[in-house]
Amino acid sequence: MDFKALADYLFPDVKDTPEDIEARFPERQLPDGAFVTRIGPSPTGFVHLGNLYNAIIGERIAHQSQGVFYLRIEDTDNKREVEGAVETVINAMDYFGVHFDEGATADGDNGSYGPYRQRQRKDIYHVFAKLLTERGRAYPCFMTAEEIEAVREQQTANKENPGVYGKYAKCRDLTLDEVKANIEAGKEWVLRFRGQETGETIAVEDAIRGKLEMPRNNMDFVLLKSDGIPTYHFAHVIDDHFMRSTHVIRGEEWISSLPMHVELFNTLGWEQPKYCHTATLMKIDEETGGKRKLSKRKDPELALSYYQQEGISRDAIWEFLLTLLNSNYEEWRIANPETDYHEFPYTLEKMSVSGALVDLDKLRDISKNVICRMPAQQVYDGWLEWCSEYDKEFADLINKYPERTLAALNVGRGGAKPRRDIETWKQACDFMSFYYDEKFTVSDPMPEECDEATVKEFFGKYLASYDHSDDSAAWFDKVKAITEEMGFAVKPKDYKKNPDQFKGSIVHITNMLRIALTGHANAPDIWEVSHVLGEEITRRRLEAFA
RNA sequence: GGCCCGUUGGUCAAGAGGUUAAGACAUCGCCCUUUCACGGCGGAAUCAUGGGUUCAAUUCCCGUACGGGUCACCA
Repeated sequence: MDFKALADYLFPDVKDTPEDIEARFPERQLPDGAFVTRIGPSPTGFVHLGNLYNAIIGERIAHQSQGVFYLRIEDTDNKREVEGAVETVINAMDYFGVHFDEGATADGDNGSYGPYRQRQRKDIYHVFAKLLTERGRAYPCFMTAEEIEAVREQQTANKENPGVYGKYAKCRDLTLDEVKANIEAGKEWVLRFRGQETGETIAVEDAIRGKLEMPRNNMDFVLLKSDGIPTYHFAHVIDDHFMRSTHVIRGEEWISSLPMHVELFNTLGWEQPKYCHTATLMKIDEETGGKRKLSKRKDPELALSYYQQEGISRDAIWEFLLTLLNSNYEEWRIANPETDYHEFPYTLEKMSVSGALVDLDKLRDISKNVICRMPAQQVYDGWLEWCSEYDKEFADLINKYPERTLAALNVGRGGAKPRRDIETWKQACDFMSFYYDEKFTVSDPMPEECDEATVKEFFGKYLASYDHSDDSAAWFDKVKAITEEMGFAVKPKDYKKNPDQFKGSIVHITNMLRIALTGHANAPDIWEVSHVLGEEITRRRLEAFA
């Protein structure tokens, strides 16, 4: 077989030589030890947590080492492509604060190692498809899906490994004339790699998992699909070589195709990047109680858009992912409460290899801590930004009462022990609703110690003595006086000791006030709230009970 | 089924051949407190399993179980 003639026949349009391509994408000039990483999402319109998880790793190790982090769109599957999906990816990454140094942008490319969309790199792939064909390491295959299926059935029946390899690769040894005849007859073909059955094993040093050992590839896997577009395997090897990636960060589902990638790097004579295979994100299945992979269909929390809709701030999701990624992150955060998380020294060695469970409770807790550390203005901005997108009605309220909102956000903020009332932007709309008459409702019942007559009596007395200009201490003295007058215990302990001697305690009195004023049993300090609301609203709300 | 990866409390997890097996979330109790929070203190709770190696194994080795991945012209 004249492989050169075959290659020329199959790839008549290829003009560039491998050397031309090498020259086009020179080694990057970067400081020693700089990492070049990337994410390579496929544009399906669905961006999931795992994409962010891997993106954060790549972003961190690249930027910590003065390296490069880029975005490559892996659009080799035209069947799955969704309109506008590239923008979806870019927007989601941007929302969560992941910034690329180069790569695909909404309307083109940024950087000199492109194109960054695989479909646009066809000519590059074909140079190496031709090269492999010339060397006899790749050949055209005309097997139909039905033929391959039949082979698989036979193999399964014989308890052999399924696949196209060895004697099952029936197009391996076609003559040039046979190939020509098939193509002229209009038969579709793919380009397959010619695998070798050697019985050897390969070993790869994974930067996260350590040594991975597995059998050497013996499969005649597909390099180019019938439309001339490469499969992931071929594209990965070419792209990460020419985009000069130093580290390939991807999910552990790729471990089993490692032998193919190693084989390609070796036959092309290229140095392998370091592989970093990350653990799959898991969750507890509510029905079975078992641990399982997050699923696109059943688990809304897999989609990044879920976190956007829930109003999880970008800092919270970062801190959450960072705690999953590097177990020492939490300790670092406790030791450095004010430091930006970008300062955290991230390491691949600290990565967990087993599948982490996505714990939404933990996320909420982290989110609370993140928000309670922010100055009021930052909370205001973040919340308003979210509302503008997801709760327009609330955004209008914030814009209508900017000063009151800011004052409200300041209640209990700052100091060594700030309040942690706000979990997410969405939850903030709930929690803060009582500051706006438009949203105010009384949802919690009055304490059971206070019957209707008591409630009426209390609010009557309270309003009679109410002076909005009282300071906090003067205000509370009046509350105490009324409490005593009504036969309630001023000290909760007294009531606890002798419940028979009192109608209740000051706890119940202040609860009444809080509920009348805010509608909830759980709300910040009464005096502060009433001063944010102002005298008119305060009186009006209390009068409703007098 | 073949190949591969994994398994420390409910969850995230640190950890080393000999430890009272860290810490965080959740949970429970107590304390502080005018309320709501915050905070403080404390409790309960973990090395999947069998066999080796060893004076000693949760830690090293082998098997088993369980979970996960993969075996496409999908990535």
